[in-house]
Amino acid sequence: MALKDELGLRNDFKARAHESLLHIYYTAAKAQKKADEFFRAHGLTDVQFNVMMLLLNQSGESGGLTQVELSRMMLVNRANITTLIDRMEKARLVVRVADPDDRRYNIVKITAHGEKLYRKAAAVYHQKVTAIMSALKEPEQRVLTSLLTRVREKIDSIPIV
Amino acid sequence: MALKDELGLRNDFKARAHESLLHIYYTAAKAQKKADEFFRAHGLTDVQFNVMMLLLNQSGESGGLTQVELSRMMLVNRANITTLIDRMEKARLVVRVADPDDRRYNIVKITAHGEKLYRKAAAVYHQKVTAIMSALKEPEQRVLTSLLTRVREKIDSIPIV
DNA sequence: GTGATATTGTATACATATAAACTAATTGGG
DNA sequence: CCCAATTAGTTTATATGTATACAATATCAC
Repeated sequence: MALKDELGLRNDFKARAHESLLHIYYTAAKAQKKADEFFRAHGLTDVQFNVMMLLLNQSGESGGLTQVELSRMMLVNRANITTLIDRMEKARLVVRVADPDDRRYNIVKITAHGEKLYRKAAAVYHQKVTAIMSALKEPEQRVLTSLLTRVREKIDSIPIV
Repeated sequence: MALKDELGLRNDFKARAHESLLHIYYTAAKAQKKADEFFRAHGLTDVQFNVMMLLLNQSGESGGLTQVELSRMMLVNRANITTLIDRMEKARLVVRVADPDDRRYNIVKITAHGEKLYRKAAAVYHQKVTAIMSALKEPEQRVLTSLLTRVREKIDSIPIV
C-alpha cells in the first residue's frame, strides 16, 4: 500500500525527497510502536529493554556502563538518562554503583532480576525481529543499510543554518 | 562509518536482522533531531510544522482537519492531539472551530499568523530535505521506499503475541 | 600548586507520546 | 421512538525526549 493511503491522506506528496524521508520516519515509528506493544506485554518498555541489552553486550571492565556512555549509545541527552535509570532502579532492573576511581561517575549495572526479565523477552523479541526483517532477503538488507548509512552521512554534512 | 562506530559500541551486533532494524531507527532519529534543530531556529517544533503542513495540504471541504483526522495522519493517539493543539492555539498558529453539523467535532484551522511562519520555514526546509535525500539518486530513492514499504507490510502481518 | 576549563550527573521547565477512564454527542437496531 | 453502541475530544497518570543551569569532581596549563 502507498504511504499516502496508509496515512489516509487526501492529496499526494509534493516532493519525492520529502516522501522518501517520511518513509524512513513512518517505518521506524511503526516498528517502534509494535516493539513497544510487545515489551509492555513483558512488563518492560522498549527503552528499558535497550538499556539492558547495552548493559549485557557493551559493558567494559567496570562490569557496567556510565550514564554518559548509555546516553551516547542511545543517541539521547544525558539528562534523560537520570530519570530513566531512576525508574529502572525503582523497578529493580538495574543499580547505580559509585566509581571509586572517579567520583563523578555512576556505573549502571543490571540486576539478576533485570537479567531474568530481559532474557525472557529477548528470546521472543529476536524471533519477531527476524520475522519482520525476513520481508527482505539478505542482499536486500545489505542494500537497505547501505542506503540508510549514506543518508545519515549526508545529514551530518548538512548545516542547520 | 559503521553503525557500531557511530554509536560508540564496543562489540558487534549479534544478529543481522536486529542491526538492519536499528539502521532504520537511528536514521529516522538522526533526521528528526536535525529537523528539530532547524525548526527551533524558526520558533516551531517539528510536530507543529507537520500539523500545519497537513492543514494546508490535506484539508477537506470544511477548510481544516478534525483532531482525529490529524491523529491518524500523524500516527499518534488522539489524546496527544488535545495538548498539542492547546499549545498551538496559545501560540496563535491554529484555531479550533466547532462543526455545526456534528457537535462532537473540532475543526482545526491554520491562522494567517501560522501560515506566515509555516511558509517562511517550509521554503528552507524543502531545500534541506532535497539536499539530504540527494545522497541517493532517484532510482535509489525508489528502491529505498520500496524496501521500507515491504518492511512495514511485514510488521502489519506479525502478531504481537 | 593553583586557577581556568572540562566532564558527570542532577534539577527544572517544557514538548511529545501512550493507556485508560471519562463526558458529550451521534447513530443504528429493535 | 428509545436504548445500546460508537465516536470525538478531554483528563489523568506515566514514560520519554529536549535545553539550560547548576554542583561536584577531575584535569590541564602555567
